[in-house]
Amino acid sequence: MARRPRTRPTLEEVAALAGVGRGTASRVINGGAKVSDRARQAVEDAIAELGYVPNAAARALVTRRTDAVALVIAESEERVFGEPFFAGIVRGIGAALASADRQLVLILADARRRGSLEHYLTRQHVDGVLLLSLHGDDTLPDRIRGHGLPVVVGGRASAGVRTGFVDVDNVQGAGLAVAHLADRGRTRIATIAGPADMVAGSSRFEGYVEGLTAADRPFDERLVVRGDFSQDSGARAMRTLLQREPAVDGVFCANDLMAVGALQTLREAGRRVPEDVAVVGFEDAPVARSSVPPLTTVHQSPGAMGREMVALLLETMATGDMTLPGRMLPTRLVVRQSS
Amino acid sequence: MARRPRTRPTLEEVAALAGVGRGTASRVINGGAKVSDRARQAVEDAIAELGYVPNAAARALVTRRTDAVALVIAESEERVFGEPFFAGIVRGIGAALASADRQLVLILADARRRGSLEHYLTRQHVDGVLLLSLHGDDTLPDRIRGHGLPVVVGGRASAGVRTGFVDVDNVQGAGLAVAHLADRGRTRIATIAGPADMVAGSSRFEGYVEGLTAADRPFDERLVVRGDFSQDSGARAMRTLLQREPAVDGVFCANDLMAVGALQTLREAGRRVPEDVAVVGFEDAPVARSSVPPLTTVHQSPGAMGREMVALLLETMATGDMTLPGRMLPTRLVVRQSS
DNA sequence: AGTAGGCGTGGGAACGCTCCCACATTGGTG
DNA sequence: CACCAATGTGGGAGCGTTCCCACGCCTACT
Repeated sequence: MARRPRTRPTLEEVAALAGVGRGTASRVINGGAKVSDRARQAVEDAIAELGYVPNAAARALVTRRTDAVALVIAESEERVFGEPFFAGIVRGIGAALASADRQLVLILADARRRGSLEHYLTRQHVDGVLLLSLHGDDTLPDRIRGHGLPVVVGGRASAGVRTGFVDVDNVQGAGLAVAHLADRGRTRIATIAGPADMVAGSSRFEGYVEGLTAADRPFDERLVVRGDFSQDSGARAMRTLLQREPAVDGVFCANDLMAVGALQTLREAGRRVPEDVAVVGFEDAPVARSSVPPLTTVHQSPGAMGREMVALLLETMATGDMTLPGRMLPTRLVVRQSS
Repeated sequence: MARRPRTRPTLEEVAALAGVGRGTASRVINGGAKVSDRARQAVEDAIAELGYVPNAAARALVTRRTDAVALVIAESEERVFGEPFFAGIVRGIGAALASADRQLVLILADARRRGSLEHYLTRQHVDGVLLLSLHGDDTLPDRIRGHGLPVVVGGRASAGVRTGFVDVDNVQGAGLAVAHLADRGRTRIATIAGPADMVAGSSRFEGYVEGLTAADRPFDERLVVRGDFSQDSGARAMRTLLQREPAVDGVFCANDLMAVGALQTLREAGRRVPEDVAVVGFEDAPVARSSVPPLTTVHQSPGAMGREMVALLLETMATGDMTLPGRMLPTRLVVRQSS
């Protein structure tokens, strides 16, 4: 093993050993323009011999950049590590940042740790911030932007926001689902909607309404029940629907978990899926594959979302324009056996 | 919102506004010893007015510390976000670091991204490194230590390592399990062991042997089958055991997943659990609660492991002693219905 | 009354780097 | 043969902190 130097070698020492000036050594390490081969070789040898590693703090101090980007996930550890959605998004972000030569710094910040998080971010540890899954009314993105840090939010915080976010096109996806149900000849198409105060809830409902109109189906208020995205609430909502309108023959659920709940109720009620009632979910979560029957659902790609977030952030950082418009990602329908 | 300053305020500007010297302002922000109330108040007002945030790079440059610790998880995103074990460990680490006023920087590094990871770590971005779940023969910890960075590994890389790690006391835990089976009057106690080249595999087997000796039960080679920690391998191993020794009445499995596989085989073979055969697992994974019947298992606490890792790392950082002995965490038996 | 000690303070120096300007040294041109 | 441009180079300045030394002032001793 190499001897542990009491103090880490500096650029000056590298330059001295290589017999060149500090400037030349710096040029070799960075851009590398306009350096003679002789000098370059000497510097590279010296770096190898001393085991030199540039000091990030010193560099950041003068360049005012760190080449690192924070991914802040404002959720409890349990949820983060529970939902496969996060794995995909993190994978997409990681890959995109790696090919842009940026380091990913993942920060988990549940509510309790908010204060220290904000401090950390504004201290110029990172050049930009990706924010995931914050709860509706959070002002965190604006506060961070207030400190001059570019921010991109995954999923819109609320429907009004028009800048600096990447989200799945929920309206389009829900429309796809309804069009598909209509296509299958369903005439009484119900929805189990999500909470109205969440963007995913309200805009998927919006897409449902638009889809009905486009397919020339009437909108019937009795065919709308709201759940809270949990499996239980889906099961309950389905019971309500069957009671209100026994002739229901198609259901669009705002997420897969509620759809699984609905399937369960339908099975208990003796309705065949998809013969009697066709069911479509949203998300294409792993459970959609393993449910009985496997679920037709609107596919959203977390990987693509991660990559888009990075692209938007890099663009914001490059242009300095904090008001870049948000981006909507298209979805597609995955037809399985439930419809 | 506050006006966005073209350039962020510096300590010097704060000091000027407060009508004090740079030194005094610095003293207010840090330790705060020996500052008059008048000066302190003036500086604090100035900080608030300017929205001053200390520049981390500048501070790190002179103090040679960043007050940040990296948690490197050397696994694919899928596994990290799939295993509940990680959630617990990250939670423990997060809490421990927060109360020590250190920032947690989570870095996911699958094999492909190794190079840039090592660079990042040695560039003085963090003061110490916590390493999780690296594969057996990895030399990463030593290479990082070679750069003068303290490292603590979660789970021993291999049985020979005696420093800088925190691990569950597998030997003790396995002993507990066997003692329990003996206590239940089982006389033919078999084991479904893990791979011999993994620490968790070999040391749990070691504990099994010790447990037999302590309980005055003979060691019988025919009662040992190795699996690979998967449910399938557990099911297969159990079939082998039943075939070799139909009178087997107790089984210690090196992890819960294999235990679940064993339960499955036993059910198919018409053996009652626990009446005919008692089964004990290791890990206390969530599946242990939901299996049929619920699994008696050796509980290990990922939260405690995380906290211990942080404690050991902080101690290493404080003393500068990179050869602190590793720590073994005790386990306890959780008795459910499978024994 | 004179002095020793403490407390609070200001500001120079240093941390290790990049930026940039000025200075060779070359080769080619009028 | 003088001149200029291009090329490569060295090193000063400065990034925003903390550390530390030296200085003034006040209090409380001898």
